Amino acid sequence: MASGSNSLIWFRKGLRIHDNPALEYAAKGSSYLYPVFVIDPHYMEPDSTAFSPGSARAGVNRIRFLLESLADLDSSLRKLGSRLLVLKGEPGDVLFRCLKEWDVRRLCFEYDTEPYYQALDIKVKNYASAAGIEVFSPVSHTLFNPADIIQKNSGRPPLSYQSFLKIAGQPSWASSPLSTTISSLPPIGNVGNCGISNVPTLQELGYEDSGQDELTPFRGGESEALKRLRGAMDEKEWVAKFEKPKGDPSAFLKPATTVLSPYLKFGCLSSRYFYQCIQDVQKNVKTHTLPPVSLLGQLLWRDFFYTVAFGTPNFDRMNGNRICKQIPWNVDHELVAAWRDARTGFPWIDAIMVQLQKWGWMHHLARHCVACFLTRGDLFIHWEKGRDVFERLLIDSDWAINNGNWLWLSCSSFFYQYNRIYSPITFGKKYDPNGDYIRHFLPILKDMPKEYIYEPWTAPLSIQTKAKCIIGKDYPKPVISHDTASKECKRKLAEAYELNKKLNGVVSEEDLKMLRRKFEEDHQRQEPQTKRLKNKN
DNA sequence: GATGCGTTGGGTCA
DNA sequence: TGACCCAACGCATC
Repeated sequence: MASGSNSLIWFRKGLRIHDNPALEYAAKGSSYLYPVFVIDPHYMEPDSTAFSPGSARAGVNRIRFLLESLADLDSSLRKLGSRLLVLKGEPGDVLFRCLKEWDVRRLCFEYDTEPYYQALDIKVKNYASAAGIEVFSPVSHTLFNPADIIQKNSGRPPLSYQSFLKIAGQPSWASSPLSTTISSLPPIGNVGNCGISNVPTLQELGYEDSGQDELTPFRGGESEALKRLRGAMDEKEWVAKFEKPKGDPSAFLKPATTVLSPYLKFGCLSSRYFYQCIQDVQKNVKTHTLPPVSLLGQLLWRDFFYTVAFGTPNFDRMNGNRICKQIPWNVDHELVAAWRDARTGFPWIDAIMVQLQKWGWMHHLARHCVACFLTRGDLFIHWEKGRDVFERLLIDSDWAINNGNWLWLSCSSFFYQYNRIYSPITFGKKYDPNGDYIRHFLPILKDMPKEYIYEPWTAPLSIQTKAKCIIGKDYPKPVISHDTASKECKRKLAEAYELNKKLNGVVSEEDLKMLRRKFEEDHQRQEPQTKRLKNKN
């Protein structure tokens, strides 16, 4: 490209100045640089028909987090002599109009492996190629290029963490020097009539002021990400000794993890920079934990899921997904709604779901508990239903990681030990015997004695009255009995696995229907027995 | 076919 | 808190 022409940096993820290869390249030798973010109304504008405040696709917490990230990016760009140009509309159409109007000769954007961007980016690249526009689209969201790893493994993504590590080898890109620190940016040219606006506020997008009584405590943006990162890295012992499974899911005043996931999701934090910071800490301590449980191991998990997701057609579905066990999950909208709206009657489960709604974030093990409960542990509901709720409400919801974890927790892929079920009663109790977490997120139970707080339906009526919480009136009775439901789930999964084995994974809709019918008949037979037991109690 | 392994279960016992 | 058993899966490797 001739020096002195116009460049456009298209921000999607990668909402940062530091270690941003696309931005660095876009700035190099350009007379004018147009930093663009396109607001897709479908993603950002209020939808009153959704089950929670937010747009059709995202809860209000994540929309706010994104707006804060954009405002921070805009402020950083301004310090470098530029600004963020915000446009509205279908991203492809908006971009084509800008490229033409501004006579852009160089288009830069971070490579994205999600199906949505894969489809969009093909259109964009075709347009650019026809118009003679140079495109630079580096892989900088992850430590590895998923395509490289899949190629190294003869075209198929590795399906276990250990095999992923073996194939991936040393992350050479992640260890390479960061992008040059940018001290100034080329000016913005004449923007003409492209409908540029500032970063909108939530109110400007049409959201009510008092949509929720408690919004997420996590602020979006690169500045906040770097502050959080520094805070975490200052605690060298903590970083070195980090062991994911040992974290306390009930810790909410000071979460047991870094809470950097939402910043990685939007690219407010460079995964390469994070990786190098952890390595620096590890170099300077005597001993440290190792993947998969170490902090570095968590970043590699992220790459693992990105790689499998990229290399697996229909990764976000059961049907047509070759790595997903075909299971005849229950269809029960009432139960899904009870789970989603924190009305299962299990305080540990409901408190986690309230934290999800209010904060858009909860500890990894807490996510495990509610996902296991919804799917293979108790309710036997389709993992896609839970995935949808997480995808909407989490501020860190990430297509590859969210779907990967739901596949994992539902024993549909990666992990198959379906007899290992998280107890909705005893698991949380181990960490928080007093039930402070429950008391915080479910204040209706705040006066329930700790002996009953994980199973309030067992409290004598006198205790319930004293605690001002009558079970069945002020707080729901449990939707199922964990003992019987979890046993039934195990039986069902054993049968579903057998069917998958017998048919070599090629299970038709009809096969699933038949098995589902059998499950219903089995359940009918069990029911009278269960009722008798209940009457006895 | 046997064997070993897999990020993080529950329960009991010392 | 850790060691051990329970019950037991799929998958990779040999």
